[in-house]
Amino acid sequence: MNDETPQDFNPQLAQLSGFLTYRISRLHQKLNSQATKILAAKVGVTLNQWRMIAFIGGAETVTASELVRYTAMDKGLVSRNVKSLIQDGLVASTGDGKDSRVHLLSLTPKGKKVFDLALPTMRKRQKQLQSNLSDDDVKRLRDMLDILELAAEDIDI
Amino acid sequence: MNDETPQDFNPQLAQLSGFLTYRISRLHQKLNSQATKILAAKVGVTLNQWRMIAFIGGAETVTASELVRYTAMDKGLVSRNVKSLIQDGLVASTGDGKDSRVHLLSLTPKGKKVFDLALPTMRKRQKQLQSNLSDDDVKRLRDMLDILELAAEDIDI
DNA sequence: ACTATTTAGTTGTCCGGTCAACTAAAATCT
DNA sequence: AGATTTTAGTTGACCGGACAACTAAATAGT
Repeated sequence: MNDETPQDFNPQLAQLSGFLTYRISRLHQKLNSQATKILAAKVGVTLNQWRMIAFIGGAETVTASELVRYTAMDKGLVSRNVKSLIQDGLVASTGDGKDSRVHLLSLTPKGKKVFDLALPTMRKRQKQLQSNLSDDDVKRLRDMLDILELAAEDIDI
Repeated sequence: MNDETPQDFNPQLAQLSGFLTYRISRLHQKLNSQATKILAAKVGVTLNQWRMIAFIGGAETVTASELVRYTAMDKGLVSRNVKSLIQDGLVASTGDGKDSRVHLLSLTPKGKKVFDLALPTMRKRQKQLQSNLSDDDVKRLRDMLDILELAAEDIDI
């Protein structure tokens, strides 16, 4: 794993690395790496698998396109992951009566077990992550992330 | 590009997607995608190339391992990107007298041009991103990102 | 001085992410 | 009803990132 933000920064470098985008990028990497390790050790699924299991398990039945919207993952990526989750016996797919394009996805008992095992672990992790932030901090952070997300959407430079 | 966070969330889904990590992940993706587009349109370099040019240009000479530390990119990725930057004539590499393993990297005049072209653009972007946040917000955000980054480093769940 | 360890950088491999093309079904338009 | 457009999902191709193995040079240990 990579080093910390070095303390011996020269001001020029510091200036550039101070960009919020750098920090967010670094944080994202570290969070992903951490989540991947936790999930591999405790549950035996990948991060993407967990993301999808989490949403399916949280809503009984879900379609692939809903997963795309909710997880912000790529269409193709979702499609392939659904396939592997079905092959692993974690997810079941049944045709929707009305629209023969869509498949309703749900957790199998095995998938539910994974969900029930992973959820408390991941909740605990979220709590630990937030343990050095006050509730007000977290609230404000959410707001700011939303604001940044909006700002990241329009390109007019 | 993916849709917005849907407004018609059911509470279960909302609960899960409320995890900070989801938001940070989504934000990161959007920021990356935005930066990639801006850089392609205005400067003609990739995001990774820009990251490296930014650090080299901000410090006169830099070694590859410094780039690894500062950008938090993978060793191998840095190595390959340095190679391509040299091939494109943007970066020059000279051997360090003392340590024959290290190469001192600096911008060529052509690389400096790219730097001088991209820097104001990227600064402007950062300003725009922050335009809906107060200075105090930004300060607090930085602090919180640092706190989260630290928390993301230890795994003990 | 001689071995062992650390550090700098390169390369190979594999997997995930992104983009685009494509099929098929549904919804819309007239 | 028939043509057009939109939506759901799959597949292929390509590139970037992650990780490990490797070379070579420098440093530390004895």
